Amino acid sequence: MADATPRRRDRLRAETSAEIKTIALKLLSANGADAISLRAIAREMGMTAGAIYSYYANRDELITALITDVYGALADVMEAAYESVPVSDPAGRVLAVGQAYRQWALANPEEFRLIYGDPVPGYRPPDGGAAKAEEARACTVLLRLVEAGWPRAAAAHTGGVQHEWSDFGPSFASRVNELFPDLPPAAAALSMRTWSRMHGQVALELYGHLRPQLQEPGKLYLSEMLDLTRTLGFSVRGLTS
Amino acid sequence: MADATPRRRDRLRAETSAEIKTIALKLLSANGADAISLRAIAREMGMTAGAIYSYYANRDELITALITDVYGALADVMEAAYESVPVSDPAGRVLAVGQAYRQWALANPEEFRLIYGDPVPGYRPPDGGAAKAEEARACTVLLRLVEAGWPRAAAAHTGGVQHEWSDFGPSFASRVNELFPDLPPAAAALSMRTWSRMHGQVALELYGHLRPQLQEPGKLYLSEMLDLTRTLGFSVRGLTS
DNA sequence: TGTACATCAGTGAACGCGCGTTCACTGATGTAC
DNA sequence: TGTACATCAGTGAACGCGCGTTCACTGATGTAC
Repeated sequence: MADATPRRRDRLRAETSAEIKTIALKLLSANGADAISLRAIAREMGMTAGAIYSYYANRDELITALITDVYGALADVMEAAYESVPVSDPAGRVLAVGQAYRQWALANPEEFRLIYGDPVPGYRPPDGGAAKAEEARACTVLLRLVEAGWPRAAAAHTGGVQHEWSDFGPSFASRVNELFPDLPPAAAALSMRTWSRMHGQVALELYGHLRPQLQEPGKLYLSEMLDLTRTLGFSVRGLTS
Repeated sequence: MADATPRRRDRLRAETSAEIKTIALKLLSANGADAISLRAIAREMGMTAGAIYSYYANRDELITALITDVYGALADVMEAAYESVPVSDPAGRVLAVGQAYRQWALANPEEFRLIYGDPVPGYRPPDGGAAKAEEARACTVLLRLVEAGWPRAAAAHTGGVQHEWSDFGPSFASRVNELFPDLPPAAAALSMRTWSRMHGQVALELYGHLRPQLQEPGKLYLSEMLDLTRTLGFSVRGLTS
């Protein structure tokens, strides 16, 4: 165990590094993205602002870590929702993923804003984003939803617009081809439209554009998701309550 | 003309007041909402920051004026798009309004963010919002789109969810009843879903979540709008190019 | 038309604020013999 | 087990920044007689 002891300091280091992120997320939830300042985090931790530079080179690096974590949390939630419904009920999977997207956003509004709203003032994201990998996981869930109903969905919805692989970014196109060799470009497009339909209503609700006029956004969202399910080629049996 | 001369100072005053807003919007477009600071505006105008207090009581009052203007500009664009297509082509009207929404957002990204993105840091909107009236105009355009195809749209899309007038805010419900006495609550709900479908994809595109993966967001948007047109009860003839 | 007064847009200096970042330092923790 | 040295997390003071807002003032524009 000659190397067990030297790791104590490393462990403390990792814990503090994690605590910085935790506190940053707490400040984010409580007071919005502007509240994520090195000074505020240090204050909350009973430290000096300068001490944080032992863990993150600067503010942007910390924010990058936060964004990556948040993308990961959302992807986890979507994957879990997908898995929670049996293969035999593909329409139920669509509804489950849709509800998961909204529920996560409502439960974590500031996290949602962090990744889908205005960028943090002054923040410059790095070139090689680890967040991209997390985003890809969420994207894959959507592609699975489309895949399950594909031959049927295609028939009803190709009206007019022809999608080609060249409409997509090369790396995205090749990933789809690898994971879903049978899906044509139109299916990839449909997966993005699926995302945008979930996103549109959630974004409007979260930013307060539905509320005064609409008392029950959840009801509206459900009817949108039911319609989406039809678009994806499934006949909806009934409500999941 | 005893009262013509005294108005000169009033006119200059109104002009300066308007120039402040113009410069603020220019700074907004150029550098984002954070760039809207009284000091920056004054700098740009060759004035002192304190001078602005002759025109606006404080920063929040100026921002409120900007937001109202921006809502108004978007409503203008949507109304114009609606009017530009003859009554005989209701599906074309849907597409025109949809395209107008996206084109305006792409041409004025910071304005879009101002009203649909994160609130300006520290800004507290006033209680009686003049912006509400502008927002209502945009909303009315959407209701007109729904109205045109209503009896047909209703048949295909009531699957499961029952909408009641009590699901809506009282002032919204009564306004809809007044302007569109024949429309049921389900139609009001559909108008909001129409908005959210336009909004979802535009928001994702504008915040950079489609771009690397998708080369041609306009194509995806068009296919979404064509599908939306079907949802609204119209059979799509062909592409408007 | 000319003079005395009132209005009020704009000045410039000052206030206190919180921020990111740097840097010489202290002192506890861990290492080598 | 005990001592001498190295590491390195955290301190605290300082830097320069831009911000919103206040305030006593100046000086041009407009008004009343």
